[in-house]
Amino acid sequence: MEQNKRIPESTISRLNVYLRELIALAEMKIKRISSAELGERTNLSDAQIRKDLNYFGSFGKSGVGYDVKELISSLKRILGRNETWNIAVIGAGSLGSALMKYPGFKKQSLNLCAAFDIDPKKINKEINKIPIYGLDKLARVIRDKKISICVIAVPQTKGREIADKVVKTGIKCILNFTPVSLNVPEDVVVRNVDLSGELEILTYFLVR
Amino acid sequence: MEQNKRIPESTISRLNVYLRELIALAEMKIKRISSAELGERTNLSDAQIRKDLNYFGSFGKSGVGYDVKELISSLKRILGRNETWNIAVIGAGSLGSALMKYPGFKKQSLNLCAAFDIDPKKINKEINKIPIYGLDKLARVIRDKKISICVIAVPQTKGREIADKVVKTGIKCILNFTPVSLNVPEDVVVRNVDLSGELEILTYFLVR
DNA sequence: AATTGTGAACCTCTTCACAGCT
DNA sequence: AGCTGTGAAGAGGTTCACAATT
Repeated sequence: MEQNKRIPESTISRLNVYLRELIALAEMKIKRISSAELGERTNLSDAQIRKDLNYFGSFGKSGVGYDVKELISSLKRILGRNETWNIAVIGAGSLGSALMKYPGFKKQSLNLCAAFDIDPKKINKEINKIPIYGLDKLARVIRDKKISICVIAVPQTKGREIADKVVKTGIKCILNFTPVSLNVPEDVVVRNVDLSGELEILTYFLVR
Repeated sequence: MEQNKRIPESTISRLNVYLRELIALAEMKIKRISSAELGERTNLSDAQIRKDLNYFGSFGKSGVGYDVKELISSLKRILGRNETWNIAVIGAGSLGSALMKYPGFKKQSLNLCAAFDIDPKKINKEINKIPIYGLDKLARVIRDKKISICVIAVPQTKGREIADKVVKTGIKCILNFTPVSLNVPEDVVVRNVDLSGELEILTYFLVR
């Protein structure tokens, strides 16, 4: 294996895709799978799958393939999916409250359990049973509720300011829904989702 | 310029970032900008910006920089942002209805104007003034309303089936919110947004 | 016989660095 | 003097192809 090499972030997102597919296979009582079959199901190449897994070790058997249950448990370990992580959303506007209702954000290992806003009309209310706190309570709630991921869903203009506040609390993982690029220290991981950007890009292809 | 070369999709999303920033600069009455300054504001390198623009032509003046208004109008033309494109959302569940309320999806050149669902309780209702149609009306509404982009926000299990239906209507641009990879003909452009995937990936960094 | 693990080749995108333009 | 446009170098990720393994 090549654990010492730098692992591409795209490998990590694919590992997540593999895990999802393997769980579906396990539910269908399928016990073994080859990289070629898994590739077929995920629209990825067999070599890609083997390379990705190989960053973390050898999980398959030559001539046989991968044991579905074993690979699920390895991937869960690699991806940190054996524990439950608490998540907070900053901004309870249209996007923030949608995320609070989104079932994809309530999973075994993901627990969206707090929201923050500056609007007094929203503070101390709940959305989908998730309490909304004033932004001034950020540091305290993050500490008390042991939150490890913050989702930033505030208006574009407040993005950087909020990111600074979040970083100051010691949070190391941010999912940023504002279209601005955040400046964070090296040890903080940011993933960006630019929803209107994704739509806007499509218009490029429409004029071609 | 190098228009003949294949243009990376990442270049297109950056052009969109430049456009956004330039519009902000124009609002601040700034007339000229260099690639270095624009790079500072967008967290990108000056060389990257010049390379990206160079795929489409020469827009700057040596020793001077770029004229903000001129570059805005060039980028709008390149990105197809001079016309208004009609958009439909398929799936009016928690995610779909959030997108209907999301202000980022109502812009000068983007007009989200129809939604589809199979639930009779939702059909013929409206969300944020956007009418919800039965899925059986898909082809007709897409034709009548001149829709050119479809946003797929249905449950994972229905993703591929819906994508096939959408492709059959002649749509060439899809924004896919399901976590499954869609199989579409070569001339159809798909962009994928895997919301829970983005969160799930972050847990990887938490155990490191 | 089938399928993995993996070095090497390949391809794509980014950064460098500087000639040339204003 | 300053900044662009761009060929060349570099970095990073993917695919190829095959020896090794069960």
